[in-house]
Amino acid sequence: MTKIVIVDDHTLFSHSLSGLINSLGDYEVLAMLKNGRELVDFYTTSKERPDIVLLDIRMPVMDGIEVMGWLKKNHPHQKVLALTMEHEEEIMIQMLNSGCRGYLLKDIEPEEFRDALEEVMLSGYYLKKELLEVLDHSEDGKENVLTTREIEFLHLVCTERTYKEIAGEMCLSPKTIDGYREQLFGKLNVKSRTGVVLHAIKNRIVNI
Amino acid sequence: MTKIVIVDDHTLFSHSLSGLINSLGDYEVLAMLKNGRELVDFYTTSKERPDIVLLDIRMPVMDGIEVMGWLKKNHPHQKVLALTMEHEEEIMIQMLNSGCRGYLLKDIEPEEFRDALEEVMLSGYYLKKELLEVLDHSEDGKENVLTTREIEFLHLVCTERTYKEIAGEMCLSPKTIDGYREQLFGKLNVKSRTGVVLHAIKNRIVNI
DNA sequence: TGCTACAAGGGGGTTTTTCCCCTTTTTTTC
DNA sequence: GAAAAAAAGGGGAAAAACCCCCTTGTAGCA
Repeated sequence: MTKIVIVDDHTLFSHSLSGLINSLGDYEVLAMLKNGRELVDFYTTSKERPDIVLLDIRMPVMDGIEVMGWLKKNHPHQKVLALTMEHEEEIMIQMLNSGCRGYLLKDIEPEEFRDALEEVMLSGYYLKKELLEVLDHSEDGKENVLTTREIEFLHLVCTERTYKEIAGEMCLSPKTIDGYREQLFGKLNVKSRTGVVLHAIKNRIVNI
Repeated sequence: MTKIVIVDDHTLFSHSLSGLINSLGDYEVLAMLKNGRELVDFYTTSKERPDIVLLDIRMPVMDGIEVMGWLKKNHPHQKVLALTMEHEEEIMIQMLNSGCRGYLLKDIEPEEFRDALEEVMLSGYYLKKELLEVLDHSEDGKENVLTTREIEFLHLVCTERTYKEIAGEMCLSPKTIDGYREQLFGKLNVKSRTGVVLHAIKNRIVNI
């Protein structure tokens, strides 16, 4: 019997999914938890250990990224499948790099879901080729790490300030700011200030 | 036997929920559809009529708001329960105004879900008092409630599209779009497109 | 029957953003 | 100590965004 723990703040979803999992046979749901904090509590209070953790990424309190960080330190061999609404490359890469064994979108068919569970138990991983491509891709673009000054600039970009105002705030000339802007567009692979804002929020570089 | 149709693009969720509903007894799921378009198709091709439609709001192709508009015209007595991820006042008000019978968050407990189904069948409505308060509240602050079209526009503003491209997408002239922009700036009390994006995300009018 | 709201479109501007290509100065690294 | 890279600044132009004030038609409702 493969033991599963579901971590998702959408109770109706986790209860429903739990029903589906139990009906598959061979699988049983040990617990349904609402956030990362509860998962940490589960590890400390319960002696039971799940074979697979199904982990939502966007959660209040302690989100998927934070959970993976904690697991990497404390239970590095725990098999985890990320379960998420949308395809978000950067976050996916972060999750996989911190030991997540696969990445499922909530719009998959139940058959594929079952395959994923089986695959993870057998081979330890469930990564479709599209994901692997993305992962490769992330290797060469690894240089795109933002500098301190760029992150400072990025935060100001995510406000209603104009670039001229940002220049004043950072004590630089507007032309220098224009250079930062171009640099940032390239690194984040966006085409407009709106794109920068979306990227920054999506990837939690800035919090609003 | 109460007949239910689920409209949600997250297949894994609708299949799971379907299992839960069928296990309640007294309820059966007629169909699971991925978007509003499929619901319209269902009405035209099938002779069966659901007692309740469980309707996700955020969907590709034809979203909950559009579906409610269509239903109001074509099947005004159809009982609909909106089913959504997050608490979004503006959208909630719109949905209720176009005849939606209740509003459920996906993080409710299965018990509450069942209550909602029963309540809708009995009294025709399922509105918790928090919702009614919000609805009252919407009366005085009515000045800056966004229209359907504005919300549609807002979603496109929160992308890398230029206004010209948005105009194309909405089949309007760039000048009309400029009007929407001004209108929106006023309602949201912001001074730039960046401000709009931040407001929209902060208030969960758009999710990224 | 008139009032109001909304959708759609427009004129004619200013300011900001974006783009490409370039120089100088400092800091790092080999 | 030289080469490379990063930080800072810039010119000039095109595109996009922003602003204010205005018209028309249409649907809803009071």
